[in-house]
Amino acid sequence: MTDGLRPSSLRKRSAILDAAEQVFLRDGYLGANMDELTALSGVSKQTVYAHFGSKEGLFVELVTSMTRGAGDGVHTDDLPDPSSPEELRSALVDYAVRQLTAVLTPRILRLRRLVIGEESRFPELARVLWQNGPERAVEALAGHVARLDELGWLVAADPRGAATYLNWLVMGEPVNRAMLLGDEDLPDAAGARAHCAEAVRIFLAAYGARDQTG
Amino acid sequence: MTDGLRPSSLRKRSAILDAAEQVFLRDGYLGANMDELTALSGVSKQTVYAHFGSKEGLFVELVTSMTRGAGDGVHTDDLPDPSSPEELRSALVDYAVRQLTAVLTPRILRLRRLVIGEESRFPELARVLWQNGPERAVEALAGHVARLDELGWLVAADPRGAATYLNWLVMGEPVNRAMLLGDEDLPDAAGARAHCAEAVRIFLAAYGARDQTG
DNA sequence: CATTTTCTGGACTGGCGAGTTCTGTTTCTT
DNA sequence: AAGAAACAGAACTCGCCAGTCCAGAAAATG
Repeated sequence: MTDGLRPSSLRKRSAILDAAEQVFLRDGYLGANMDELTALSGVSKQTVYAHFGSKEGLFVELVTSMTRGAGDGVHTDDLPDPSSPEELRSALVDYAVRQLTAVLTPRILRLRRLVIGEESRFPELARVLWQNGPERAVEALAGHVARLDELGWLVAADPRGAATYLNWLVMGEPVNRAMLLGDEDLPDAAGARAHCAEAVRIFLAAYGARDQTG
Repeated sequence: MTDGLRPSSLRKRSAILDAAEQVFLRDGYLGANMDELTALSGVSKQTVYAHFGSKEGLFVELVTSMTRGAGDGVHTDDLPDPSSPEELRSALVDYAVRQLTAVLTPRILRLRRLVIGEESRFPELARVLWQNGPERAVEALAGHVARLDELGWLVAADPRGAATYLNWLVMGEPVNRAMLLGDEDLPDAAGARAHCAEAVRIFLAAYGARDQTG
């Protein structure tokens, strides 16, 4: 999709996407002004329309690329096999903290608000965000849960279900709070870790193997 | 705020709010068309502006009244004192099902999407929704948790924290899924109950009194 | 009944903004 | 260097829409 183009075109293309990110995330889809966006990109209006066709086309392209980009890198996150209950616990906490920290970013939170607000106008974009976000995260975590179940560290007949509950134990409160209270009072590192530690404690109380959790 | 007015005025006022609900929930704040809204309310445009001053005024009034209305009635929900672990469990499941069912309503979900999408334009509205929604629900639940702790059914040094985790165990997946996947594939009654049952099982594994949960 | 207030219906204003067009100018390609 | 493609810049079109205005009807009030 980005091959076979002149390098200057590619540079312009990404300048446009940068400007689009700023404007759309700030003002929403309908609120965004193409003239301002154009000025901000340092490129002419004609060029914007030559590249993306329309406001809608640019919006779709921006959101899908941000969505894809945000998922990559985070979900290759690994979880080392533990050799003690304490190692299991702290590995899960580390994992949870990484996931939570990745999501609790102003950029990502604003993207999420934007897509939720436009769910009825752009249902496919919302679906893509769901799949590349929560679903992908749960899938990756389910893989780890299944492995830990086989190794005898966890008792989880339904690894996907267990992963889902752990995911929302961790994400539920902070993400939904941020959706409504803004990006200003996000938890600091210590707060996030304490939250994840308690989430993992709850998860292990329900799914930890009895003979190891004491 | 609604006193001292002629009864016909009150009727018109609520006709306007009804139309506003339809239009704003469908098209969003910027997408809503005041002419269509007016036609739908069966009232003249001047009357709309006489009552609410502006599009923004009408929007704020609508959202605050919907938010307040949705909270009332649900959060007076009681939770009977149990006389056995099984009673405790099933009382919590019933409670969770009621809460979840109340939130998983197209009307309420659309309101939530709308307010999240407008968080940067109307931060106060988002704050009010947070307070009348999750915060109020957690507060009410925390009261029950504290009582159950005193009665020896639960071990929860921090009832509010425990209530928060239970709340998002129940709400996390379904609500956030609905935010992004729309109102079409909401869980049926059986699915919601099964989900709540597992959420409560997890909660009790972590916070249930040892000598009673076996 | 007379008066005052509220309402209707529809025309009107003014501004905004997506997308187009046009005339050059730059920048790759060969 | 010559031709082709992409680009700048700025004016321009055209539809949409929040909010106003006005003449007359309807309803409440005393």
